[in-house]
Amino acid sequence: MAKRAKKTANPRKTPEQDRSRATVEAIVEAAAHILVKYGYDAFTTNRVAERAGVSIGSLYQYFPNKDALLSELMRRHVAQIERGVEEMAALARTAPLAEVIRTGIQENVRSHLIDPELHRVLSEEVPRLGSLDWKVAFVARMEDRVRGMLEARRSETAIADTGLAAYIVTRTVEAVVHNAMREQPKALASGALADELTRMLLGFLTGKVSAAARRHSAAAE
Amino acid sequence: MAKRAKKTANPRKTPEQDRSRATVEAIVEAAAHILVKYGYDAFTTNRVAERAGVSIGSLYQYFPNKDALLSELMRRHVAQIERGVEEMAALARTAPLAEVIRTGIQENVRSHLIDPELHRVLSEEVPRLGSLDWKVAFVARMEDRVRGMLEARRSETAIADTGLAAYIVTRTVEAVVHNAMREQPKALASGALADELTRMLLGFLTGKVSAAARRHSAAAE
DNA sequence: GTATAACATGAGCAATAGCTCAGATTGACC
DNA sequence: GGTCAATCTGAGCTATTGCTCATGTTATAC
Repeated sequence: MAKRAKKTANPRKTPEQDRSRATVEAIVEAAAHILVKYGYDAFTTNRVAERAGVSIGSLYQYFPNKDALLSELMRRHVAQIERGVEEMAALARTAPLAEVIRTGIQENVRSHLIDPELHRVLSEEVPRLGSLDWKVAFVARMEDRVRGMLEARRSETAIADTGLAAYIVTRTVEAVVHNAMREQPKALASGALADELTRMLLGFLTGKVSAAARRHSAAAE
Repeated sequence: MAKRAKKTANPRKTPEQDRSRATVEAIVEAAAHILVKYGYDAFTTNRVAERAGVSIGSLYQYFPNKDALLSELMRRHVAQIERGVEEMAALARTAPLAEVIRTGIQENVRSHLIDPELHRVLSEEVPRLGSLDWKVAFVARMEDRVRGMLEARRSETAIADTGLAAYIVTRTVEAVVHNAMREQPKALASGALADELTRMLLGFLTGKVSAAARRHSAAAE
């Protein structure tokens, strides 16, 4: 490994002609391809450039260092995820709590399905860039939203510490769904996992047990 | 980075004299120290040897490669964790469900307190060794125990799919506690987080809302 | 005291990775 | 068709790291 350049590098040239824009696209696509198919160990700038059909020099004309390329990948991935979140936020104001929870979980599932393997590599294999990696920041924003919702719905819920409850709910959804992608693909696909999760969280937040969430399981006794 | 040796390496010499046993200890301690204090990037065999006050050649006399040294660190850490789990398993057969859940959570907290920083580095920074890393294996064993308990307590619970419920419960506890170590140290230390988690899981498993878990919160309305 | 095995040493090899730079090529505009 | 900037090229520099091996030192057995 050569010396790692300073973390916050000066931005490089911005592409102006179509030719160079195509180069940048090729590099980003190649980067994703290498990460997904061969993992972070194989993710070297030389290899990315080769796969992109571009010289290593070109890569460094648009990305000041390796981390900048990774950041761009993350930025694009997060942008795709965020798109769907806004719609959900609107729903959250009117719909019944059970539905809000259900939708939140489905939204989380959807975000894992955009590019599952890239998502996994970015959050598990890639070393943390700085102290705030992209996922931490994203989950923190979700936590804020959830807390706001809980506060707006105080009458429906049985929660004293909304901050703590929001924390537990967001980490739970994220962790269970994220791991289930690999470990419980069937329960995820069938909706059984989302059903159970919804039931758990609804009970937690309302202090009541509801049958509303049982959209799926025909099992029960 | 030099070529990475084959993954499963032939075992090296086992120390026979006190002198060499001390060498091995010094190496392992130095390894943990470097990992905890400077992170995985600084974890090079040369640096570990230097910190241990031992030549690089000695290190390779007892550890066939870098991964073997990491494995030994993990092995020791897991051994410390496992010790407390057995006691809990005994309790799980007789105690009320609420208490079993509470104890399980506390046990998980304890496992994160043995060497918090080492725990974090081993599970977040260190690249996965093989497809089964130590923590996945550990959590999988916990999942088995929980499922067994749920099946033995069918009368107390309202769970159709014990496998799915055990899955959700174990990932939830592990993820929430693990993240809370950094993100919610106060709520963890006060017990408030454990209270809320217990309430959530108990409600989930029994289908009833219990006040039993409210050992801590004097807040509630 | 000597032979043998256990143990320790550290210079340096081989591989590899991030990144630079001097120069070639291409395109836009007149 | 000439000019200048944008773009592209890739050999190779610099640095680092995992690990070996020839050689030296210490303990044990007799």
